[in-house]
Amino acid sequence: MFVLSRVLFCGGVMVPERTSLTVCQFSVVHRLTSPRKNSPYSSVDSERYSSLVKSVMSSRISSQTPESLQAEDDQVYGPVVKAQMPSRNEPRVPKILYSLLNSERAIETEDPETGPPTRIMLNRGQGRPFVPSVTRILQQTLSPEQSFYLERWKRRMIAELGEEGFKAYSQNLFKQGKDFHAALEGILTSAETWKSGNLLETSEFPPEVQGYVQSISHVLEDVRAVRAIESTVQHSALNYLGIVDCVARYKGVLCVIDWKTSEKPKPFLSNTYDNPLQIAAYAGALNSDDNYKYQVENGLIVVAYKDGTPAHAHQVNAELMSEYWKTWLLRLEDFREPRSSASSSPSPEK
DNA sequence: GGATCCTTCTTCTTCTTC
Repeated sequence: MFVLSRVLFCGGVMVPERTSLTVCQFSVVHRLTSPRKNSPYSSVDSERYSSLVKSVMSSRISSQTPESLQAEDDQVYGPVVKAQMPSRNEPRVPKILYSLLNSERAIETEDPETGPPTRIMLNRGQGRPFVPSVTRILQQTLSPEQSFYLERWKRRMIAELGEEGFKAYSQNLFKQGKDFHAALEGILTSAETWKSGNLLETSEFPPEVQGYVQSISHVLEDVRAVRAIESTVQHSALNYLGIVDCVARYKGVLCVIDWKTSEKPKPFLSNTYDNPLQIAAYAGALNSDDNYKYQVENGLIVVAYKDGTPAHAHQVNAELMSEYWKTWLLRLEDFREPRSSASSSPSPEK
């Protein structure tokens, strides 16, 4: 590559390295795919130039040495500044690797005949010890990068909409999410309305959620055996709680399901930020909670769109779930013992 | 009745060219 750049330069053509690489690759491919007879050298009078070729090829000492090339580089580009390599720390491991699964519970392959979905209301009565929630823990343990981008986004939005405008915008986003969840509760509770054969009649829903319901209709076709809806789960040992959106079978697999609304498309799981951690946290809590007799090791994040565009359904299989569970345990550790690194977050632009 | 809780969302470089 290095030499090629020079050759191109010496030929009087300044070509950026990346471009010259492409040229190089192209020429190699071209040479390999083209018949030899088309070689531009085939018409060269080799007899005439044989002495020149011999003299070049027989030269024992190249005019260019690594040292001369280095000196030339230093003159043209300046001294090499080596980038600071990121420190290769060992990946963090939770201090206590608490299990996601409950060894006393079997993984069900078939569903027992059950009544309506479980729905355990949150009960934070007076005198009960405070138990932090999944949302609170995730919010308070955001990485410096996450905090930075969120804060920057907020500043930009306020600059555009004003304080009051931004407040109204945020409230509207929350309202859409809440309305969508309310509609889903109705759909999932009255199972007959969406079981196979019965198409969802979106016009039955309030206009503001019709698009979202349309968006998830293809996902609902694969949802069966709803076991829990908007139900509180609390981890018996790790002492945190949350409210799980839904537990049901998706394509035959028992899952913790999280329904989301989004303005932006989220075609990849990585677009959902901490959502996978959220469902891992719920799954672990449910698996240890005595109010539930089964356990879940898979998850599903469904991102619905207001304009009715088909929702993205991101499956989190058991293997992925156990990875997210470990990360969740780290966030839980950070929540209980905040680390000083969080204070080193860069400040957003003004 | 009022206060609080959980959840509802929000982030990922940026520009040019075709």
